[in-house]
Amino acid sequence: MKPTLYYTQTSSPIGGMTLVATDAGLCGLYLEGQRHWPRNADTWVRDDEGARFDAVLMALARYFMGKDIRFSLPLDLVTGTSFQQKVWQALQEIPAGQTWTYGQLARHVDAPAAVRAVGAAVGRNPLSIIIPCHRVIGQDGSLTGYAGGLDRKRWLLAHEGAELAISAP
Amino acid sequence: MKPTLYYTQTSSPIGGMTLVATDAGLCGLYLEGQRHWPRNADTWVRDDEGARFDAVLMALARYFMGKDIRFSLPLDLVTGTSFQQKVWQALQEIPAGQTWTYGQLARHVDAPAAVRAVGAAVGRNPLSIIIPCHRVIGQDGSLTGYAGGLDRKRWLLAHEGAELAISAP
DNA sequence: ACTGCCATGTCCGAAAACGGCGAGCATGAC
DNA sequence: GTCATGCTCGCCGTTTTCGGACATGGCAGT
Repeated sequence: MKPTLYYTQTSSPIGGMTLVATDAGLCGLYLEGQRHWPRNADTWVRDDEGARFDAVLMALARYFMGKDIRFSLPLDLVTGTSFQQKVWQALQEIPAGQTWTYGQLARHVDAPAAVRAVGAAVGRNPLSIIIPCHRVIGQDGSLTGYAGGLDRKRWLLAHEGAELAISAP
Repeated sequence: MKPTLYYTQTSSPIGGMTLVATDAGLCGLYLEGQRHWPRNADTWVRDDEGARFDAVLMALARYFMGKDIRFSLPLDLVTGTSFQQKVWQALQEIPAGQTWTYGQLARHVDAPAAVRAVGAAVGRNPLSIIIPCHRVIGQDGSLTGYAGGLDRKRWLLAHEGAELAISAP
């Protein structure tokens, strides 16, 4: 049997979010109303009381206060193909305040031609904010897309102090 | 993670067979050369030494000696859709020495029209002999099919003393 | 500049194919 | 008549296949 998944909910400047974790670490952070919500969410077990999510909630609070923009938490990626995992790993190398293009990211995972595939993989990132998929933008500087909506992507980048060539669509 | 699957091999009057089990019970018995062999057989762990398969091997020996035609073993069906599981459950209600038709079986699982689907499910039975899928024959008495080959089906039915309207094709 | 085309991994839904059947019907030998 | 045989067709859960759609970017042609 698969490991049990626990979840809790919290709010933030960019709306409600749901946190999901195994006994080994965090495995999901989904924004309210975002795309690609997992199908098996109905099998998650609510856990608001335990200390399971304390560190994550603390880190998020600091992040939104602008005090600590870097995350250092035990993660447990339980989903994703090997390709997706590779992309998600690479995402975590992007420093706060910076942005990469989808092309850069593709080259970084040794699949320079698989730009679109990379885009799709980025979109399936299960750990919004913590795995900073919002730091990937188009070659021409446009934000192109975000599972949680472009407004949130813009908010997050601005919050991290990134300079955006194009700030409004 | 899924439970580990252990296996061992043995021989019998109808040829070699492979036994598969979890820690909870037997989950597979495949005849040499039969159809629908599982794809993930390469992940099984060989276990010839432990006592894991003792009861099964004993029961099979008695079965082939004609001493005890009924099985009472801990099973652990780890595969199959709900429909297939229902069919496999129903199969175990057929007494030795008797036969049902596919139509009877279909009615017994409350799907009187799903005769072909029942046939397909019977064919996917992971526990040959122990779940007596060989006791299901066509409406007209013909043997129709068997994953292990019709010869074996005929042999098993004869061994159990079933009267066959049509004994040879 | 603007347009169109193509590459790439994955997911998702739709559609089709595929069976360990069985009933109904036509046919033909007695 | 009666019965065996052989076709056709509908049945339905599962598996397989297929076609798009994607959070893009480089290159070729106009």
